[in-house]
Amino acid sequence: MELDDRKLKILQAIIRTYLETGEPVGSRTISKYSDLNLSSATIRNEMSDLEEMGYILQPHTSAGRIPSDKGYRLYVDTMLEAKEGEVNSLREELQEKAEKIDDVLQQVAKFLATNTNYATMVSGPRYQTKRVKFIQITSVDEEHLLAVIVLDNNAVKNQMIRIEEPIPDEVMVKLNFILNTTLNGLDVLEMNLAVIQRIKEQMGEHTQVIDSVLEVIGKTLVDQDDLEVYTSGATNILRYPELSDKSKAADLLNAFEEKKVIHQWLGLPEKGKDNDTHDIQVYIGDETQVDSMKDCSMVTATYQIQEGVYGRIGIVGPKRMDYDKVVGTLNSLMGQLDDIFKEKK
Amino acid sequence: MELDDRKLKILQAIIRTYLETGEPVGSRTISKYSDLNLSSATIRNEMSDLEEMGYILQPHTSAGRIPSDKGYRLYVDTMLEAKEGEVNSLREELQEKAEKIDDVLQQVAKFLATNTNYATMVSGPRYQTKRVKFIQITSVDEEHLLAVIVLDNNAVKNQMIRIEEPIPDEVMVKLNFILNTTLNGLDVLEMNLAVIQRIKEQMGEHTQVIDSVLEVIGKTLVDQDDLEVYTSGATNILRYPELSDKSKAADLLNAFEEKKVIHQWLGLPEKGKDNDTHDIQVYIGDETQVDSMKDCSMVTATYQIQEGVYGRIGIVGPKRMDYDKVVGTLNSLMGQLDDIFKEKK
DNA sequence: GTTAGCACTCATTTCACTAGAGTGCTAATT
DNA sequence: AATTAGCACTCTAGTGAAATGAGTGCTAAC
Repeated sequence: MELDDRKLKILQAIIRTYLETGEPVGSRTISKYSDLNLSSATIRNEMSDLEEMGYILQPHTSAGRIPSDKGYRLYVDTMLEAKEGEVNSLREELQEKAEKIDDVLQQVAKFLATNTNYATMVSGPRYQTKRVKFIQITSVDEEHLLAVIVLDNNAVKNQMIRIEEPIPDEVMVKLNFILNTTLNGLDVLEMNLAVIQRIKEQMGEHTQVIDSVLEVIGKTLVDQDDLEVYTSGATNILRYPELSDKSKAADLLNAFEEKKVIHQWLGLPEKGKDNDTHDIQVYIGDETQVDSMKDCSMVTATYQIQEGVYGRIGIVGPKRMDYDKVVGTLNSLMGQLDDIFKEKK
Repeated sequence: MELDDRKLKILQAIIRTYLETGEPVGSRTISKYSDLNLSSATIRNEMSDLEEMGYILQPHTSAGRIPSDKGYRLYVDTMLEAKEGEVNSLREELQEKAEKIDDVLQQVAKFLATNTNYATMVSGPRYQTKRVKFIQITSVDEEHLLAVIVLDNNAVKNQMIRIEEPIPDEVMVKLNFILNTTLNGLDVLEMNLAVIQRIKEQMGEHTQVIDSVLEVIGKTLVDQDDLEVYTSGATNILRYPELSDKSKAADLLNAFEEKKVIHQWLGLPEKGKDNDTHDIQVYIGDETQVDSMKDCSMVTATYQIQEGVYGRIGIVGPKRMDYDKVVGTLNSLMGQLDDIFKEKK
């Protein structure tokens, strides 16, 4: 059987109505509230066909129809067009508070959550390169050194180091010099035993401090992977009866508390994507590959902070989420984000 | 009417039974499952008295009794004794990961949530003194300076400063010297115009950089107030039918997403408290002063990281929360925390 | 090809009814 | 005087039958 134009229109109407009401849609409703001018009987016939083709389902014999995953998929694939607008308000808000990327991302999560009424998560940027750009060790007081490490993405990490006895100034100067000349531009993998040995040889004494410092550096670089996640509006899940069933909702909400889980959900951005497309993906039901989301849909997008530095945004809602609006909002937002990050750079 | 020993025992029995079951408790239940050896009729009479005195309520005419806020209050006040134990497992876990106070607090929240099955929140430490201990400005590359500020509680803040043109090394040295000698030991209030003027005079040129630097310092010191909050187990709220009513639960859960709200809930620790008592407080229903918590109870405690640096822990659950266990766990935990922070120091 | 009409299905609502838990009161018992 | 047994009464939760109504599928007419 072929999916002709009329069937497509009916399917659209069914899905749109269902998105609004969340109730199974009957033939009469479509007959009345669409501009197709067909009787309910005709609609019924077509619906019957659509069901046979797998685009819609009947929850039970004498109920209306609801879209199947396949139906949603078709809807998303064919009927989506990016829309601009509505996001401008965010822009100004963002720029005021946009001092730290952390804040921006948290704001983005919140903005999306309040605007879409779905649950939102944003994964912090993953820096694909993590090389040391600058190291400075300073003595703060008799017992503490402060190690400040700037990475080549301008992220700054710092860590206190406790020492047994004060280190003379001239040793500090020497230490800093050696560290910077030796480690500059290296990533964690390149800091092997040979490099460490070379540093120790140059320092002569005070090798104990070197050990501490290197340990801190190592931790700092690896720690980078311990990515942040920003979420907002998790409780929006409770808005949708089909998800707010106790055990399901608890599962989902729990997962929202676990950064690891969210990272797993969001996955990694695909590299090598075109810069302009924000790689917006829609996962419906089982497509999410996450069991507790089998009654949900998730829309994800990839944002880019600078060349090679990506993060992801995810919006989770019921299957009947307003894909059109979500994708539109995301698309528009991504444009704004690009601008903001460009300016910051 | 007087609350004699028998009435007290019956009240205890009612509350304990209600804590277990969450259902109204009838006279027969108490008669059977308490060692008072009284018939249900006698219990009924006593219950009637207890109700008159305001310690228990009847949800409707022919239902059993449930404790009133006043009843809970009495229970909490009279029947509570600190218990040790059960918390030892946390200790080891904590010490492994206890590199940063952030992590410790997040762990604490999680530990409490999983162990009590209630929602938990921990407010980050409030440093009552925020004086500059050490400042260092370094040039990272042609366009960026890095300001690192160490406060007298050893918290480290850093901020990139964008500059138009490179600053010569000797100027940097001078700048650092001036900043450290002038600002050391000052708090944000003491950095008034006179101080700023003095710095500028000493620097002579490059006053523009000074402005940026001071702005950063100001922000950093004030920013301190923007306290962190760690939460865990918010979804435990859904476990308790009396709270999991849609709109109530949504209210509560939403609040858990807002750091500000949580701070308000937790309030500030009372200063000048004895070090040993952890100032454990129990708020029942309206006592929380928070509307969305009127069906909840909250137990709070104050922890101390070092002299003058306090934070708070709160546990939110249904009114029929197991006060005994919660307070016991908290008490024990606080002891452990004290030890850990002492060691770190 | 489209539509009207009708019998049929099934979830949901409504209502009356019952069982059971619990109370309050009174009178009997200790 | 305190305790208990007994009983009438109240109220909720649960059950099942009947009514409701949205919706379908099929057939025959247009």
